[in-house]
Amino acid sequence: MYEEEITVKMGRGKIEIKRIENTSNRQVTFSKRRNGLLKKANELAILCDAQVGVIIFSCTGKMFEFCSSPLNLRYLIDKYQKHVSVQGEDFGARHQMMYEIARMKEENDKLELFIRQYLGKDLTSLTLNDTINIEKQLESSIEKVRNRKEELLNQQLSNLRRKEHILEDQNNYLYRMMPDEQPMMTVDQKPGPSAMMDLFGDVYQQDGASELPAYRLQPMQPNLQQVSFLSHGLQL
Amino acid sequence: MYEEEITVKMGRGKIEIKRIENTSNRQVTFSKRRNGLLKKANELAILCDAQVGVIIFSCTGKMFEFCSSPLNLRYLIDKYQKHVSVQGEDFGARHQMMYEIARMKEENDKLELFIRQYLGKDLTSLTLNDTINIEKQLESSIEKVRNRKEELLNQQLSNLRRKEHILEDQNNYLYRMMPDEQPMMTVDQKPGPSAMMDLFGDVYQQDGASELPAYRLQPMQPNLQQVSFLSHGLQL
DNA sequence: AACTATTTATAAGA
DNA sequence: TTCTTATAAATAGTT
Repeated sequence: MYEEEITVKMGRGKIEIKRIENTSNRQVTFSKRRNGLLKKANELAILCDAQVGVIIFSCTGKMFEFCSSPLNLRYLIDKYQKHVSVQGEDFGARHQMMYEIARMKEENDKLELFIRQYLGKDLTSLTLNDTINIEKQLESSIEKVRNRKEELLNQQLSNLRRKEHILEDQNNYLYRMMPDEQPMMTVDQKPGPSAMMDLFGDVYQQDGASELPAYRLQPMQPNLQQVSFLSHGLQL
Repeated sequence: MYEEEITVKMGRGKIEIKRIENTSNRQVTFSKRRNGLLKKANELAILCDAQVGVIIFSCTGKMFEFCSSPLNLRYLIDKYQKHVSVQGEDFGARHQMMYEIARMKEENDKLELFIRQYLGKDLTSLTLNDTINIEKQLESSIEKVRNRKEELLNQQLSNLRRKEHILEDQNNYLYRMMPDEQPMMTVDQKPGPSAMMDLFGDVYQQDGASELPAYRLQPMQPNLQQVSFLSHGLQL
């Protein structure tokens, strides 16, 4: 009996402070020591009249908390953040954010009003001088926009002209190369677009410009079709 | 000797868990137990692979903290707040704010770009169609602004005409009332402005209109001065 | 969850 | 504050 007891109850020795690998063992220890920690925290708070907060997340994601009564942890955290924020960096961040939002809202409203007035809405609150200034600004704007439009149009026009010349040269060359007895090439039999694209190079830069009129093996005829849709629809 | 030791080394018995009244005693205990708590927290974190944070404020206001490495307490608090916020009430508010700020910044940038383009700046990135649309919008805007300007001008013109008529009538009336032998009234002797204001009523609505030309007791002369500064400076 | 040998924490004293 | 040490409390390993 004595021998049994001595043999059975072996030492419950020290443990090294490092992660417990055995999962169930770890969980048991977690439960025990967690309770111990919270109890100690509570005792410290009561005995020494201190404010103590403890947050614990288990490795499985469960949360446990303690906070000395009558505070709640939220309050203690606020106090902590106030304490550690050197330059309003964290606690003040909230205020800063609110300020930032208010500032942007104001800025936004200003911009929107500006736009509305420059679009010709909300004019009733304006004085005569205001309307005159806006008119001047609009005149200047429209001039600049028209200049830019002209620029773009000229660019596209010159692109078209280059394209036209290249096509004409090509047509002439192909026409001359063709034996007289062969029939005309039809649209279905034209070479793939990639081969032709290489000839044009950077001509294909404007969005509408990729829509080429079907080319034909005909020598030297002014391309009336191109000229007409340039002067009408501005579809390029 | 034996007796002394026994007598001297009295029991280091239990203590009740309640506030320690003796101040120095309390401080010593605080120091000891605080270290104990932090040590326990650290052990729990390591042994059980948990995330542990501890915040302690002594009753004198000193702060102590512990957080299991490699986290910092700030992060753990964020995690805590995320965990306890039921309906984004605290942590979510922060995110919402950040989102709001980002959204407004974007909105602001858009508005600013819009304005710049409608003022004729930053046009290089625009396509031909863009410029055409902006031109149309500007034409429409300028028309509206011109209409409004016209409206204001007409309003001020008619106000001036009413004012002119009232002044003429008044002058005529006063002229007729005046005994022939009395000298002309000088500017210094004119009645106070409030009395005159009443006669004009709502004529005094435009900002520049409160600047009346000095009136004189002269019958029926077209007020050339007013007409000239209307057609020139638009100063009303 | 309960037990208990052992380790650890700590109250009181110096 | 720190050290010491008797004692209380926590807990590791076991049932």
